[in-house]
Amino acid sequence: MRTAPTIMHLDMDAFFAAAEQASKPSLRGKAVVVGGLGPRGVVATASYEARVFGVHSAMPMAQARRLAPNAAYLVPRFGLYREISEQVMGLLRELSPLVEPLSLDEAFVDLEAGGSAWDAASARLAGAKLRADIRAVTGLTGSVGLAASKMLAKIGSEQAKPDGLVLIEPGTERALLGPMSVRTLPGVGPATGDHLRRGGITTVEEIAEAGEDELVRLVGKAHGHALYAMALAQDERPVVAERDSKSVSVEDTYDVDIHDRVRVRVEVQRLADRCVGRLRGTGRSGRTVVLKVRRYDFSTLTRSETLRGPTDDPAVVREAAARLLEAVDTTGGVRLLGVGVTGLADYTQEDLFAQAAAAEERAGAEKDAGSEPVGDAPAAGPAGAPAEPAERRWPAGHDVRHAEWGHGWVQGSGVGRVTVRFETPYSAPGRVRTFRTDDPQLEPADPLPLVDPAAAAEPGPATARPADRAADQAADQVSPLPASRPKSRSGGGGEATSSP
DNA sequence: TCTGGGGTCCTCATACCT
DNA sequence: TCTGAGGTATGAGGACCC
Repeated sequence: MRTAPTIMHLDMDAFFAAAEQASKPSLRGKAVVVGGLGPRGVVATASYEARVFGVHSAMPMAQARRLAPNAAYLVPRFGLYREISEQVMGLLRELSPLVEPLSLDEAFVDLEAGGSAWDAASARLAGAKLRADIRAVTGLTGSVGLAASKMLAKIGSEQAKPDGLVLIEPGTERALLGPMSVRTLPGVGPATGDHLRRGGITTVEEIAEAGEDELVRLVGKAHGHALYAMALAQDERPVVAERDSKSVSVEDTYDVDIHDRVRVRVEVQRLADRCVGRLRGTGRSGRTVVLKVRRYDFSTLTRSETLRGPTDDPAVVREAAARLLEAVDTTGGVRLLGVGVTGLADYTQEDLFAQAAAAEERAGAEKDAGSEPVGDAPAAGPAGAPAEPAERRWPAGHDVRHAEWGHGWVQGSGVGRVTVRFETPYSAPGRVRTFRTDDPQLEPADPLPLVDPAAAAEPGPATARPADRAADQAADQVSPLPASRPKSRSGGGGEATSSP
């Protein structure tokens, strides 16, 4: 275990919602909920203003709407989030080559390995500067945890939220963890939490007191050992850059359960194609094809088949998925279908024997099955499908450009109308106008950068790096506590050191 | 109230081989 | 030849994470 708090965990605050607020001036300070807007959607992120109403991630969207009927409801724009994420990861890589992204909005950084920190003071300085840089470059806020291990750095950033920094001094870990709920520890979810509670264990301290054997008895071998070590604040996991993914999958939940077996087959073929598209995008191939079916009653089953060798051939994956589907009873209806590939390899070695066998099977299948079209269905949907509804063509929150009114975003659409608010990240809150969904002057547009490039380049030479200005601010902020706290939420803001 | 999408890891059962 | 032990691959399911 290292002795200095030089592992950093960065967590962007309410990332998707904050990005939308930065991009849409009229939503700043308002309740914003990002997630699936269909009848079976769930909340991906809620802004802090929406959380006041009890809205939180993974909540069914219908419930969120009841709790916060006046919030803005938007579909996620992963393209925008990815761009912002890359900017943030770029800033992290300036601190160290050892950056381990966990998702678009979270990462670990080994500051010591990058030479950017070696003790508590330098780590705190690096954290403060990073937070200032993130704000300057993206206009968003992130929370930073600093500790001697990954687990504690993550707990630190959680405590720091929103918009803060917490450094956990080595030596204080066990006293800090002791009274916390077992649910604080990574890997303890509802099920494990329940197991532990039934064993009379609700706090981290009680895990440590129970002993390793008792834990293994309660939650199994691997989990028990890991949990016991974490309760003692022992976590030697290194920060690992560049993890290879181990599987690729796509899945769709349907607004209405599918009962028609033919339609189920068509959907599985489509998912297989999409899956292979993604697989090829990563330049890899896979050996095991997995079919996932969630039935009308939410029971989920998976079926898998391992091929002779890795493939990225859409026909091979389609056929494997179709074979797997034949073994699944879908009477009663399915609400979700998914196709995935695991056992990924970097090479696309198509086993000649397997290929020949597949071709043979294909020939046989075509003779038997007759008319079923295997070719690509038109992207717009199956033949005879109704025209796309307006909500799909003009998704809530997406950017648009109007020939006359300029840049804006879709506030809502339906019954042949689309409502647009005309504003940009750098403008004042804008006006709202409504158009026909087929208005030729209206077209989809790319998101604009959240920080005005013109304004950012303004002072000094064109190459002036926001980081430099941020560094000055950071130096002011480092100690003692910052003079002012942005945002309204109390608790957790600013910078702090845990001291039991 | 009614539960997304994309992943990782672990456990258990079974089959097969030595 | 039969039986059992142990290793490895495979398949299914569940818990967890963001």
